[in-house]
Amino acid sequence: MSSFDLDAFLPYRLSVTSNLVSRLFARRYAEEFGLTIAEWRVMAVVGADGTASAVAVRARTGMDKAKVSRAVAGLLARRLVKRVAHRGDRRVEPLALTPTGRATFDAIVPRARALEAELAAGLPPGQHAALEAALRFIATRAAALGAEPEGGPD
Amino acid sequence: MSSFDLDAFLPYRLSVTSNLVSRLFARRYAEEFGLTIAEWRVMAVVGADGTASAVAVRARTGMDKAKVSRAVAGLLARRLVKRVAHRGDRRVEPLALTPTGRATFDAIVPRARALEAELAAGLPPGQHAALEAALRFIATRAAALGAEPEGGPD
DNA sequence: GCAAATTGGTTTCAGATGAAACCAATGTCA
DNA sequence: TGACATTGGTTTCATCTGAAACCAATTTGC
Repeated sequence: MSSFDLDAFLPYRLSVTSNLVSRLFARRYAEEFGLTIAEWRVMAVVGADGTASAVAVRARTGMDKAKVSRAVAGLLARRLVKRVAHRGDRRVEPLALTPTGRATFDAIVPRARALEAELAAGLPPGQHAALEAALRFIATRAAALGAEPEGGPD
Repeated sequence: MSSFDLDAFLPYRLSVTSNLVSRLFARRYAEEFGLTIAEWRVMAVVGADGTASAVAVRARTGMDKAKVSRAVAGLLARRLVKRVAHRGDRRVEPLALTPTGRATFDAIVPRARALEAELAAGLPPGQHAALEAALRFIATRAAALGAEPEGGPD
């Protein structure tokens, strides 16, 4: 009867917490802005970088090709994002926020930050940063141990 | 151009890390034991508690009804788990590990622990515990803020 | 005692997902 | 230059997922 406490098992805790948080944000994004998480992530990268191709989005978010492609399609359809030509290489189709997209982005950012703050409210001071550092560490470690990001090597 | 650093955004970090880790473990469980994560979780609860109904599994893991049901079906088919009668209430069908199931469970536990240790290796001493505490805290907070667990209220 | 509500669990159905196939534009290197 | 490999991106297909419908056994309220 080798006992085992699932509750204290890191992968499990991670997954439960992540799912709960994802759900929470997914609902907010959907209700307030009509965006899926994937769409919001694309906007976040494009918004932050000013312009970004699907490859860039993929690199930064770890989302797989198909997912990015579908999210972009959704954003294009709602004109939150537009394609800009890439002189020189006609394969890449960089994206940029449209004015509407920029406005939406500017509206989301503070809401997202506020919800994040609510989540972390009550965490002892240094803990928030420590948590992020630990997560980053674990992620690096997991990648090193062979977990390929979504979509894999390609 | 309200800048926004997705990389330092908690929900995002959480999701990326969790996905990476899940993938890593999913592959291990699949390769070494032919189990999905959902199946392993059911076994973990049943193995830990000795006997557990689907409701118990659901309560402990946050998995939704359908997912539990499907995982259980898989385990039953491979005879890693069996149903035991619940005298008194014929709706509930508690589960228990079969001898094979127990053997498998006993084989997985140390492997899972070892992989977890590898993941956390290098984290400054107190950090592992701190990470789990922080995750637990955030999860509680997210639930309070309205994220229903998978499957929702029912 | 019995209709209505609840609970444990399975199944159905529509939508999401990832792997792999695919297409077009570039690079490579002989 | 011209095969061949690579790269950016979309689409297809089989699978997975969750919400809701469903079924059976219980419990509740009257």
